[in-house]
Amino acid sequence: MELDEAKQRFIQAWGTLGSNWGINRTMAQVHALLLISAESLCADDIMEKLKISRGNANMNIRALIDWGLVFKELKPGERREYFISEKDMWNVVRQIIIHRKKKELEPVLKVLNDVSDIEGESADKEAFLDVIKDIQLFASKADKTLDKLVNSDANWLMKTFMKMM
Amino acid sequence: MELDEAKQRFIQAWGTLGSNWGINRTMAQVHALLLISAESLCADDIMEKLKISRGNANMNIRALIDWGLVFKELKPGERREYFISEKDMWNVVRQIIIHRKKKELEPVLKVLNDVSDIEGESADKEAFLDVIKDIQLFASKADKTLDKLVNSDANWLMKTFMKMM
DNA sequence: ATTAATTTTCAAAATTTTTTGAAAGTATAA
DNA sequence: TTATACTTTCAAAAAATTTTGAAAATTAAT
Repeated sequence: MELDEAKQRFIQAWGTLGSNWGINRTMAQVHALLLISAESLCADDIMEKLKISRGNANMNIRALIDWGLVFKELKPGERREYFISEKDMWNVVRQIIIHRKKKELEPVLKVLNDVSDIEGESADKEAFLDVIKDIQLFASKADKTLDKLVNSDANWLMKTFMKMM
Repeated sequence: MELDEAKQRFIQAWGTLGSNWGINRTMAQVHALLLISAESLCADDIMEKLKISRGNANMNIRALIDWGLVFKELKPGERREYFISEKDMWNVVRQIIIHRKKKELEPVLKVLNDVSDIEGESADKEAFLDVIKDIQLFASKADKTLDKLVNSDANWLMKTFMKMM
């Protein structure tokens, strides 16, 4: 395979993966493009390489900066902004975990907690609470494990992976 | 909170969680409804409780059966089909992992492998391959860890969680 | 202060995903 | 066989999400 074709394929695959995981396809593609670009790119570069509009490029670049996956690079004497991506894959994974955990896991923990406090006494209530408790057990274990994960270093992660295998 | 309100809140939360994770909101809601129903429900029950159409109910029940999260229950002397959900949360998590891994992780592993085979020699190529290798390392570790996970029992999972914490 | 370069915003358009509901299909009973 | 009860399908409608592009805002240079 040619290098350019390989790059193209990678960008597409990363986009598909992203959209399956609730991350906007274009956002994932911009990320992929920056990951495999030796040089930092400006908005126009990204627009051209991904064939997307200025607004789209701008919005997704900003989202990536929000997620801590992309950084601005100001070139001396240059007016326009250039962008580089976080290259350390462990940091990439970590940032994604932090964001998704906050957006998705934490609200669920809150709901599970809220719905645990029910009035009255009935077999129905007890059965419901049993299910909720069970889910809570999983959810809070996952929550704590992810906390540990994001606060650990790459080495710890790898060791844990190893231990699990 | 009243039991009915709690159930409603739980169903909504489960739906939101699902849709954030690439699982259709209604599918997740049907799942939630069945999880907290003491009795098995028929299509009409589900349509009524979730205020959805017959087609929608049917499709999502079917999908849940596909995912191994819901089972048909045939009542003797009754013509219509009733449905119950997998109640063991560990089995629920396991089935979801199996499905998502197959649908999302495995295709990415294939692409990473495909794009690793590039013609020519250049610094550019080497830089690209470095990034791909790095991602491959993470992806294959995740793949193997998930395999181990789905093939293990609930007890092992809990122990691993414990160890990690 | 004016101009020029660049970034940001956001309403409208395009696209994608989900839902509906009626028709077709299937299975059971009479 | 015919009627009845129920399930499945799928094209069209509705809803949600993403993208566009031009105008507004910002920033820096002259």
